[in-house]
Amino acid sequence: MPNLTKKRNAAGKLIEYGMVQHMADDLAHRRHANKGDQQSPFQGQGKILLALSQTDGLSQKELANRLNMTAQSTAEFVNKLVKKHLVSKEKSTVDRRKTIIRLTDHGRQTASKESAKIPAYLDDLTDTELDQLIAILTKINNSLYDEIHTENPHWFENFQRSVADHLRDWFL
Amino acid sequence: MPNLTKKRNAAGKLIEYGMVQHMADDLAHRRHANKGDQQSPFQGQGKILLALSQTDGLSQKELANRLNMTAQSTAEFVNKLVKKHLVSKEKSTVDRRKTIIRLTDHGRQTASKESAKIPAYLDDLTDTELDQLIAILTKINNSLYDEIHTENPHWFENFQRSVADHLRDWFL
DNA sequence: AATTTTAGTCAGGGGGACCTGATTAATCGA
DNA sequence: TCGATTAATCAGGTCCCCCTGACTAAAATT
Repeated sequence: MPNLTKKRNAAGKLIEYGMVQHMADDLAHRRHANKGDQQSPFQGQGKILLALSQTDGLSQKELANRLNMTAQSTAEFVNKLVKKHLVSKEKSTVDRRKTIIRLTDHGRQTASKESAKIPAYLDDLTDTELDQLIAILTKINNSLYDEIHTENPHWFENFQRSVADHLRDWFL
Repeated sequence: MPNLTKKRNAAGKLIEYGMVQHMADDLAHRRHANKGDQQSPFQGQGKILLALSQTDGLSQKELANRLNMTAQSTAEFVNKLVKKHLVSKEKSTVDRRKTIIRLTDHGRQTASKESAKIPAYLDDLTDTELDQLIAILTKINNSLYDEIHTENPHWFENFQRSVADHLRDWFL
């Protein structure tokens, strides 16, 4: 059991990180008042983009399942993405009830740009620090995965399958 | 300039961290279907709570300034917090135009509970790792602060004054 | 062929973060 | 004193995430 003071300290830094991150985003967001993009890849439309960039051509139902959303929510986000020309809908020929969702080229670009960018602040770290950071985050992430897994195995599986693995493809 | 592969790797872990964090929150959120709380301390209502927990008894105008929001947005969030009994409004006696916002006991509790909790996953780290993590996050946060500072000094000052310092009070 | 299940859609709702514009009430300054 | 500034409010709007209920069209089942 590690030293309490250190833990408090680390917890504070972590919160501060979240805070200052959010602020930097906010700033970027207002700075060039972008066209509508720039939002969390972990919910809503972003989530769908992320899932599709691993497995393209899913049906809405499958998306809904993997992302633990209702079919209606999924439909809503998909439609918004269609309007932004990031994905396309087409009726399945094998089962005409199904609608297949595919990333457009633009969508694919957007999705990978989103996740593949390396924050500038990593340039300020030494190789040693990067190694340490990677090791630590791996531990932390695994703890969190465990937590999710014990509380809701179903979510965990879907999530792991459709998104987490994805990151490895990109970054490792 | 650090090794590119390491940077990519670290960036991936960081994204993964955000993702799995978000998911864990989501889970907690749905698990006991709480009364309305549980949202980001970095925007809207949470932001106000945070600011007040450092400096209680600010006027709406002051809040709006520090948090870089319009007076109207501030009023909206304050009113929502009042409905939740987390803050109280009272007319200033010295300047009857002003409304002084104060945390209620419940609000104070909520705010500190929010930030003072130490994530369980830190227990899985060794003392050495905690030290490393703290050092690394300090560097990262400072980089981000610099970024914000050069892009918008005004925001930076307000933010630093009303929130960032706060964390030190709690955690160090 | 008749029934049930499945994939999606429409309609509508709740809550959240923000914002602009117009208006009121107090206080300040010339 | 009287007009200007200041703190707040009301009204209304945009966009986001996400859900329930009701309904259609296309399978699958019996």
